[in-house]
Amino acid sequence: MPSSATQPPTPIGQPANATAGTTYTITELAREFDITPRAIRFYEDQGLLSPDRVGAGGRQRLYSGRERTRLKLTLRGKRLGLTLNEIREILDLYESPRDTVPQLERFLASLAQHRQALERQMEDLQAQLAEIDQHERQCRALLAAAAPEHEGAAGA
Amino acid sequence: MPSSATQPPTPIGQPANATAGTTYTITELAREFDITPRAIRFYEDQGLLSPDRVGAGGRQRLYSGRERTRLKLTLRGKRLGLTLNEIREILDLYESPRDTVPQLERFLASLAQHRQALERQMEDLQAQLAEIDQHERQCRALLAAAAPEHEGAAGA
DNA sequence: GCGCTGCTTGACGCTAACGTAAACGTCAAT
DNA sequence: ATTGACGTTTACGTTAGCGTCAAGCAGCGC
Repeated sequence: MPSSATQPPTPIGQPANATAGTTYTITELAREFDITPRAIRFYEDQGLLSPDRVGAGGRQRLYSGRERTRLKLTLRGKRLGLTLNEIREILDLYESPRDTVPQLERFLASLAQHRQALERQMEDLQAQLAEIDQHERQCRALLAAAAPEHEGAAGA
Repeated sequence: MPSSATQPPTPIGQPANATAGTTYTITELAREFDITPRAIRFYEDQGLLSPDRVGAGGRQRLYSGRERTRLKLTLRGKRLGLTLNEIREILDLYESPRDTVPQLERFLASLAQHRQALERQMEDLQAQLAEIDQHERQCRALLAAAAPEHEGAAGA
């Protein structure tokens, strides 16, 4: 039975039933996202994940689709240069109670904060990309000027 | 004498002459970019900066406009989540010899590498921004539904 | 029962990126 | 000459984010 690399479906020992959606072991998630189980447990220590426990004495971790999503968001945050603390704040924010009006307003304020940070990063990104474009164009021009003898058209 | 916060012009002890362009002391740069002198010296240790030395025994650092630019690029790289090593590689790359054709080609290859990394980051950024938009819209909808009694129009 | 594999919890180690403190030089003003 | 303000080196301390053992439990096939 070939296991799908991107969507491991088998819960753990059961064939394909269970009550809820798909679940994952720690090594499955580790393989899927190309990180170590150690890293995943560390994220749990930092409050980024809270998997269910299963087996004798509830030793073994079992991750739901929701936990998988949190991990995915965590890794995306890391790629954006956020610290684990910042990521935890964002994750907590997204799951904070939003029942009352003041809660909603604070939520909006936090969202605006994050948006601002992201937009600043966007500017940095675009600036960096612009510089690369700049260098690349200049470089191609140099190449074209250095070796035009190989082509069949264009000259001095 | 009010010193300009964004463009400190006075070299150090001279009024406004010197042979080259504007120069900066370490504390001037530190204030301008809101970092500590310690950080700037650390970047130098890591090979990101190489300021001129001036004064008795050449003890004191003096930064040219070019060094200031390198520092600026360094900080931008940091905001993008790059390590100092990665930043140094990029800076070195931008000042590497590009005389021969193979050099130019390797340069182009490196540029393509960096561009790819940046474009991936761009995707992450846009995804994150999209999620914020999503949450914000939903949040505003909730607010509108929770307190329509304050408005003068619209109702069930 | 026995070893294999996979998962678990410590606990210590390690790199990156500075912070912080000590101890000294120096230039200008007093 | 002394006092600051600023700058310097050296060195140890700190935080984040895991890596790397070490030692043990739990099913599973034989």
